[in-house]
Amino acid sequence: MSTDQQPVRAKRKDAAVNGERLVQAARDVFARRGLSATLEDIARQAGVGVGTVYRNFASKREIVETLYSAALDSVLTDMRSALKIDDPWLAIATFFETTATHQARDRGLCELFLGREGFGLNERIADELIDGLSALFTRAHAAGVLRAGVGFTDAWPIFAMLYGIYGVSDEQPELWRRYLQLMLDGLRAVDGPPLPAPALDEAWFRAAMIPKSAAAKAE
Amino acid sequence: MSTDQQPVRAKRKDAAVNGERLVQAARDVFARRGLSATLEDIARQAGVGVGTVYRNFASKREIVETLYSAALDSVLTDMRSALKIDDPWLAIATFFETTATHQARDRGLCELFLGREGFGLNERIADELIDGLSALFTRAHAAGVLRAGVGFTDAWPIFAMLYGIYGVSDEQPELWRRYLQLMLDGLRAVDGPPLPAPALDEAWFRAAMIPKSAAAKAE
DNA sequence: TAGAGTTGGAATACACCATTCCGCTTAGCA
DNA sequence: TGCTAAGCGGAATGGTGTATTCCAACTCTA
Repeated sequence: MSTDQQPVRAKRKDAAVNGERLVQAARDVFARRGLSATLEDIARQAGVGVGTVYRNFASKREIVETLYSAALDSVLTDMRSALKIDDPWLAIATFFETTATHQARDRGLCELFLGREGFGLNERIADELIDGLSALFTRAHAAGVLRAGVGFTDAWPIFAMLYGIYGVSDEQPELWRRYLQLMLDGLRAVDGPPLPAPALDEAWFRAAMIPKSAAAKAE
Repeated sequence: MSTDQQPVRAKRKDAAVNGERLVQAARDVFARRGLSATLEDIARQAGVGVGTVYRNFASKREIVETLYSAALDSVLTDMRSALKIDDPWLAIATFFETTATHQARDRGLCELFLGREGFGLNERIADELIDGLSALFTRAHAAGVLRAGVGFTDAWPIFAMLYGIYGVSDEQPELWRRYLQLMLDGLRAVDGPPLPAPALDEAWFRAAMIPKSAAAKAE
């Protein structure tokens, strides 16, 4: 009701520094080890105790939500950039590559994107993503540069597959590019044989990215 | 010293039945939920108590090893069949398809194959598998039906990626075929652009499939 | 220097699981 | 039919892993 009217007193300087460190550490740790990383890992990396984590965040979930709200928007940024590319195929390829580049660097982001570990995208982001993907794929089909039967719902499985590759080898952090290329070449193979199983439908695609129930009302 | 000379007494009939059920239940549960399934899940599925599990097996590890020794040999069987196929490309495609078909039906098998959950292939199987894969890929390259730069070590990442797809949708258990096809088309694209990152090396490939240390001596 | 803000990390509270234990049940023999 | 050891269920045990709470001690800042 009145707590955020005027800060009663400024935050102590050392506390502010610790807060920064904590955010940075959480980013690092989640990026490296995924959302199942422990708060103790994060605290150790920040050089503070776990108690300090709770002085800055109410819960683990809050940390994740705070840290990744910007990152999730960056998925939309990638999408908007891709939509601006004139060449319909290049637009799709670019979207996959830039998005995968971000995900390869941040395992937590992948998990959020894939709806794992109890987290997921929110409806706003999922909707815009779906609209964008749909536009990209429709455009490419119209231009005749996409294999028959390929649809935007193929995006989720492709990212799910890449998730199994990121971090597989420390020596070759870019290994995923090899397999993304393989799959993109497959998507582009206009004269390839028909694909053996139908794509997922939109409802499934949407449900995969959003964690629990969220279809009806608010969060 | 003398316990297995002559069975002191035949196993009770009901106990034998429970043993069968247990094996069947363990197969089902590991296939469906993977090797991290609990012994309680298995006991429940078999309609017995956990105690009975331990009357039949010394430990969870023993269950897994017992159940999957045959399944692992079947990977080699698939390989030998593939090696008998004359068409070099068809041989490779067939190996991936039959092996993936088995893995799609059995999540435990996948995990064993990929060296997850603390289990893995033994050296004998890994060696024969590597020899076979190597032969398949060499042959296909000689025949000019394989994309430049593709090698047998690409097999592990491909199976790792498929692992992320199996079971994603109950309605479409064959969904993985779609993405395997995409990747196989990519492997066959002789005139495709060069792949962006080098393949893994053989040492890595081998290490990925075998659990702990096992390189030097015995098990 | 007082004392409120901040801290580290031990303690708490759960949840999850492999494995053990033990009193009860039952098959199978006499 | 009665006896008895094999077999049984499932509660108890022990260990691990981790989010969250708590508080005595510490340290900025006024």
